[in-house]
Order: sequence, then structure tokens, then C-alpha cells
Amino acid sequence: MVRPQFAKLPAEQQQAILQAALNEFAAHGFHDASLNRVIDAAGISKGSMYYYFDDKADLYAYVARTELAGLIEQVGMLPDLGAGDADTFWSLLEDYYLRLMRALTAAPQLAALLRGWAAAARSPEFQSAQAALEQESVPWVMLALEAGLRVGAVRTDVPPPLLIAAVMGMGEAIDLWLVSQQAKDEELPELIKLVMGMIRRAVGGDGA
Amino acid sequence: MVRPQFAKLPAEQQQAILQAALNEFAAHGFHDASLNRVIDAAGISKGSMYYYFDDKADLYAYVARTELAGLIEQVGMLPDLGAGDADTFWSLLEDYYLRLMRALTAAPQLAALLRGWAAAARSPEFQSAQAALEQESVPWVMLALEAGLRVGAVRTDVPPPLLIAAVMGMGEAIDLWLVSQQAKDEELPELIKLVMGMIRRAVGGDGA
DNA sequence: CCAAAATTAGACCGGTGGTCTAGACTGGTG
DNA sequence: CACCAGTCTAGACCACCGGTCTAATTTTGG
Repeated sequence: MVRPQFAKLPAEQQQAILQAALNEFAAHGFHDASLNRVIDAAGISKGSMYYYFDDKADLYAYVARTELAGLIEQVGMLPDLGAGDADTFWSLLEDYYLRLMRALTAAPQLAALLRGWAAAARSPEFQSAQAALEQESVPWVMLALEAGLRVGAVRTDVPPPLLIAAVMGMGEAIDLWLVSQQAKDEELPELIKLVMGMIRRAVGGDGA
Repeated sequence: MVRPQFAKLPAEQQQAILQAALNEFAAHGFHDASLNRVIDAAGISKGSMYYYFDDKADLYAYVARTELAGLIEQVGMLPDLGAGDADTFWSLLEDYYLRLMRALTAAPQLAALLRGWAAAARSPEFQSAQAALEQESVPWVMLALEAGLRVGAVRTDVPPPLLIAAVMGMGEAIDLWLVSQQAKDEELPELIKLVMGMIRRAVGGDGA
């Protein structure tokens, strides 16, 4: 976990480190990113870096968490999905997804970071960072799933973990494809609609 | 590409190298596997290794290709999917998938290898090996998709690349989940049925 | 039999993530 | 002021990585 000493740093130096790390991780992914380059770019020494962070994964987790928090702040919280009926559920989800993708195409470095995250997730040294980030994202997915089950928007004949695995995998691959497409902004809603339609067909309740 | 010199080696030494590499790659994935350990385990020198193979990715590709060939030999070729109707298409695919998964649970090292492949696919140094292997697997998927379109088993309102991305992503995630489940052999058919059902709902034609 | 070619051994290279020590700075106390 | 404990920094150092290279050895063929 990031050391408390880091928080005491002047804001500008925190920014310098964070920016250097973001640049490096976004450009090279987790594994191929070089801590030495980050250190040079940030203008600090190795000793200091390891005084602020446990290790490479810790730095990555910190950067990802910080940037993610910024994204969520920008996009807003996920609305309450459990209020209406199944159609509302899916339409709310689609809206939110669209907003997320819009924000991500506006922040390509963060998008690259998340892509790299998916790629690096299976890797022993990354496990600790993985666990930390998952504790923030998985409950999120669980809540959505629960809400979906409650309003009958999600099928009940498949074990929930399998549903989650399927949706996450599909989502990851599709995100990758969407980003690689560099779809124009006006095509995005149509594509998202297709995508959510596929997900809904796969995991949606009987009526859909 | 693997050098012709390798083929001239006594079969037992080829086996030793292949086995050492398989052990290492299956245990640690592509990135975290150590060529030095492979060399030690195989009892050859670095010079020889680089005399037989271009680089690490080349060795990986060779191992994967060889093991994969063994798997396909065991499971048999994919049957002709374009002969019957949509239901036949999906049922043939389900059968084949089930046989594949059975063979994979019987060969856990190969399963680990393929899992690691997916994880390492995005990585600059892996690109060459990736390209070589994809030229064998992608046409395979394309053919299946084409057959599916022909018999009306696959929806036509989604761009094919998006379909492929979705199915591959879903498949990858689900495979991972199935393996992690260590499902008993008698549960497997039921799970596969659920899985193929999800895929069919997502990408299947109107009637299904 | 010997030269040329094929093959092997392993030192070596620049790089990696991570550790460690020597010292610079700081604030508090006699 | 002097001293000192605690905090922080610089960068040498470590083991290891994938990959290169050269010198020696073995095999081949005329």
C-alpha cells in the first residue's frame, strides 16, 4: 500500500510522479513499463520511490485508483438500477455505459491504463494490486447483478459467478474492439446499443 | 521461426527441451517464464537454445503449436458446420466444445499454456509468435462464423469483427471460469450447455 | 588427413525490479 | 549553541532477465 509519506509531499511533486507513472504505464502496460524511466521522468531517486511505494504493482495500483476516481467523479455514480422494471434497468445501464465510453475516449491514457490492467491481471506480482482494486470494482458489479435479479432483468438459471465471468469477458473484449475502432462520436450510441443488446440477450431474463 | 537444426536433433533431446519449456511456460506463463530455467532443465546451453530458436516467443510458439496439434489430433477436426440448419450448427458446436474441454481438463499443462497465451497476447515481443499462431486459429473462427451465417445460425445485424470479439472474449472468460471450477466430469455437459446457450442468445440469428 | 562447416559452451551486455547503506536534512532538547 | 534521534534521499549494488558473440569443439566431406 502507498506509504503515508507520499501524501505529505508537495502537491506538484505528487503530480510529477503520478504523471510520469501514468505516461509510462499507459504507453507500455504494466509489465513492460520501466520503473527506472518513471524515476527519471519524475526527477526523483530510486530510494525515494521505494520510500513512497512498496513496489511497482503498488505504484500501478495507486495510479489506477487515482485516475479511476477522477473518471468516476466526472461520469457520476451509477444510478439506482433496482428501482424500475427490466427495461429501465437495461436502459440505465446502456446510458451509463455510453457515458463511460465517452469519458474514456476523451482520456486515452486512462483507457490505455485500463486495457493494460486487464492484460496484466494474471501475474503473480500483480496479485496484491489486483486484490486491492477488485475490492472496489467487484462489489460494484455484484450490486448491479443483484439489482438486475431483483427487477427480473437477469436470468436466474445460470450461476451468478458464471454470469459475471461472461459479462466481464465480453465487456473487456468489446471495450478493446470499440477503442481500436476509434469510432466517431456519433456512431458510438449505435454501437453501444448493439453491444448492450448482445449482453442483454446473453444474460437477460426470460422476457428479453 | 524454429530452426531446421532442431528437427535434426535426436528425438529424446527434442522431447527434453519441449518438456522443459512446457513445464516452465505452463507454470509461469509467457512473461514470467525464465529461459535460463528452461535451459538448465533441458540440460543444454544458451548457445544451443538460440541456435534452435529465434527467441523466447519462438520457443513458446513452437511448444504451443506442437501441443495444440496433439490436442486436435486427439479431439478430431471440427465437423462441417455449414451442412444442416441453425440448430444443427449450434448442436455440433456444443458437442465439439464439450470434447475440447474434456481433453483440456485431461491435459492441465496445455490448458495452462493456452490460458497464458491469452494473457500474453498483448505484448510487443509476443507479436510475432502471436501472428504465427493466429494464422492457424483465426481462419478457423472465420470459417465457423461464415458457416453460421450461411445456415442462418448467426445474426446479421452486428459487424462480424464485433461478433468475433464478443464470442472470443466471452469464451476466454468462461474457459477460465470452467477450469477454476474444476467441475466434475458429469457436470460438464450441463455447464457447456448453459455456456453455449448464452453465446447463442448473444450472437444467434433471429429465431434463437 | 585435414580443412571447412556445423554445433556448443558460457562469458558478456544492457537492462530489469528491488535492497541497502551512507549521509543530508530536520526539529527538539539540554 | 551543540547534540542527537528520526526522517528522508541518492545512487551503488544485487541477482536475474533475454539476447549476443566469440572461441573452442565436434562433425563432415573431399
